[in-house]
Amino acid sequence: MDYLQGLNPEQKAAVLQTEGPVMIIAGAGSGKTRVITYRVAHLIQKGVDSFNILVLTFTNKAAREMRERINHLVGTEAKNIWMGTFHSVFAKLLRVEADKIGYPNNFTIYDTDDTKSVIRAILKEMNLDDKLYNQNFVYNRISAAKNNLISWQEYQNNEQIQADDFSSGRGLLGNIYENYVKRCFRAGAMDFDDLLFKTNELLKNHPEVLNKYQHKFKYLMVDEYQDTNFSQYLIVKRLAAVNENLCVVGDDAQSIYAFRGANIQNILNFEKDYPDLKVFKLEQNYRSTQNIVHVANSIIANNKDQLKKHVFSEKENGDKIKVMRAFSDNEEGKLVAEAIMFQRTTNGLKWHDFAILYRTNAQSRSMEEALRKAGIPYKIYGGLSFYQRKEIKDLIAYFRLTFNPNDEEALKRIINYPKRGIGNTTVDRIILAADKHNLTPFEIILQAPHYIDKAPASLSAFATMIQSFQVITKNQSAYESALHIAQHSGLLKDLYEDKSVEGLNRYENIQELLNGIKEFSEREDIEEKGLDVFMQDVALLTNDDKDKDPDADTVSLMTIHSSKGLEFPQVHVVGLEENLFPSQMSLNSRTDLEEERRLFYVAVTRAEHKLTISYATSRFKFGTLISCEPSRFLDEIDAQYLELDFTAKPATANNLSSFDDERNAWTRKSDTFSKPKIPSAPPKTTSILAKAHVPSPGFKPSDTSNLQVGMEVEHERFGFGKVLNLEGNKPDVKATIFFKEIGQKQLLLKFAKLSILSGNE
DNA sequence: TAACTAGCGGTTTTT
DNA sequence: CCGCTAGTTA
Repeated sequence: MDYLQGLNPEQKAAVLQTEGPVMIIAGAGSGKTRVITYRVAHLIQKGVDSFNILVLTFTNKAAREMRERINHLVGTEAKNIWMGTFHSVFAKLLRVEADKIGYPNNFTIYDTDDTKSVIRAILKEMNLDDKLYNQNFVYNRISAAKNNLISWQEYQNNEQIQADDFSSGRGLLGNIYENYVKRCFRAGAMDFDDLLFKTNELLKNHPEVLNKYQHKFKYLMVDEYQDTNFSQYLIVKRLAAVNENLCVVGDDAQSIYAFRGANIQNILNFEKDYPDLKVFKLEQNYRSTQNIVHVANSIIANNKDQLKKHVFSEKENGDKIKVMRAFSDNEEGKLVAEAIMFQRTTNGLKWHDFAILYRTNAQSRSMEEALRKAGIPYKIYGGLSFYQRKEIKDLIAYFRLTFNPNDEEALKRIINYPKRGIGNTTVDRIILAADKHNLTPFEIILQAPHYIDKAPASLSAFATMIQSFQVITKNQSAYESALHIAQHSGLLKDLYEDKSVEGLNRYENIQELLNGIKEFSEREDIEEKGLDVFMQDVALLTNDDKDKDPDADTVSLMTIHSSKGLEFPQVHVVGLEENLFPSQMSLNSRTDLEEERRLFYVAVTRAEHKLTISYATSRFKFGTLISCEPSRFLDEIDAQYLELDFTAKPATANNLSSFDDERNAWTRKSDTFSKPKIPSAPPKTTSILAKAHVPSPGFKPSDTSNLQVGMEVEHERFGFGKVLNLEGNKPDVKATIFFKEIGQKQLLLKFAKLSILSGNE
């Protein structure tokens, strides 16, 4: 029982209360993960079979980390725990039970792109105005319906919903919903929301299945309960109904996913569902300095909807929270980069002690640029994940189609990639015939000459190819199958022939995917290692599941949403401006605004020792400069904890980085501040000038194998420049070089003729 | 059918 | 500003 030693009394009580309904309200930095992992360890220690434990998390990363920590505590005892995201756990369950709800066990999981593509196709077929029936609007509407467990039939029969839709001129939404559901069903596909919706359907309509899992999952724990939606809530409630050994953990102050259907009421009303529950409040923050906690508290105090709690810290007061003002987004980046440089050298920190958090992904650009110019290594989290890259999705679409030929989105994606002479008209005819004969598109293709006029011969060749893949995957390992498909589909060749930097990158990404599959083939801890097994979870994998080098010493850049659960010694929260943070979309309702405020709370509470907040008074948006007001959130912070730093000077002419923006700023929007005098800009040099560069006498390309960031180089055409960044492996190292005459360029070292002029200082 | 271009809309967050 | 789509042309 020595593992209980390190817990405070409240944490310990929460760990020991293993029976009955339990709610743990865990303030930011209060050791929540610790309590969950110890609680699971404690259950196992008490003799509970890990086979009977279910732990639901919100991200794959959280699940993985938790599993590691539990393994650390109790070793292999924990191996049978079902632990993962709602989506992955119930996808796994549905794979077993799918036939009961009429789905094939090898159903495809449609990601958001697939989903939207289906919607686009339906809108087009129904000939609807795509302004009125905006793709995203329709998607959100359907998603919201599913998350509230409203089927398309109920949607169409609900008077309130119908009245709403009609009054907004969108009376056909119910029909779109119906078509969408039927189309997915025909394709043997479920979208993200279906994984939960269908689980509910299964548990509701099949008592024997419900009973089976109720008795399997004797102990349930749900992390980040404040972020669950109605659909998730009901699954948990159903599963826990027999034993009621349900422990939910969360923090209402950190609920930031209402926009995708999360219902904060689930945690606020938990008491009503389980009147005899035990509540534990973890209020001591072990992460942050007192100043940071004070600031966080003063922010959240502005919200009306919240559970009462008093988060406090017993650490040192720490620095006040610095607020920096910049004149443009680019300058904000520069200030942040300088601050990081300064802090690192002054306090002997590592790059990975710093994080830059922003509201929207678009803000990363100005930060990146500034860091690159300053020579600061960084890593962006989120954004496009590995599995969302075009080339990866292309290859995976081949896999998908192989295992589920009815997968229409996969089919459409690759039927003419690489080019094989099956154009859009042919595809449209196939879909039309499929609708008409009530068959799947692939079934039409198999009998193409029978169903459509002028069916190109390439159609049957395509079908034969997919069928040959089906044979291969039955008999060969995941890796051999994947390689075979990559080669024989022509995809590998197509990418190989593209010699551009991007093309090379794509080729490498495919190699990387194949390597990943190879590793999977060679794993010893699982029995089923076919490509089909590998494929099952791919749609659910995201960004952080493919982190190549998690230990690299780099500054972290990410959205505030993806920073949840993380902590850093020093944190910069940037872009504190009206219409950006809080987002413009949130200004219409109190609840939306409160969610933004909770988001700010999350951002602030990521910091351990030092927190810096910044805003810009002008910023680029869609290519044009707009002026910005400081965020209302800044006014809400108790000023005694703040230290204002408005020393930043507008950029001057010799500061190339923000020069152009500043110039535009003064000519377009001139009222906001006193204008500094800026000499007129020199004409911007272009690549035409670059060709005019005459190499120095005796110019000779150097061996670049030891090229380092920071070195000065000469290129025979681009002139003199400085190396800003190096990425990629051995023969394909890509260098980012800032050339004095033409600006930044990316070059492949094995092709570029560079002469090294100076080393690193 | 493929390749090119003009024009448009998007930036809130993720499983 | 960028990337995507639809529409045009070869």
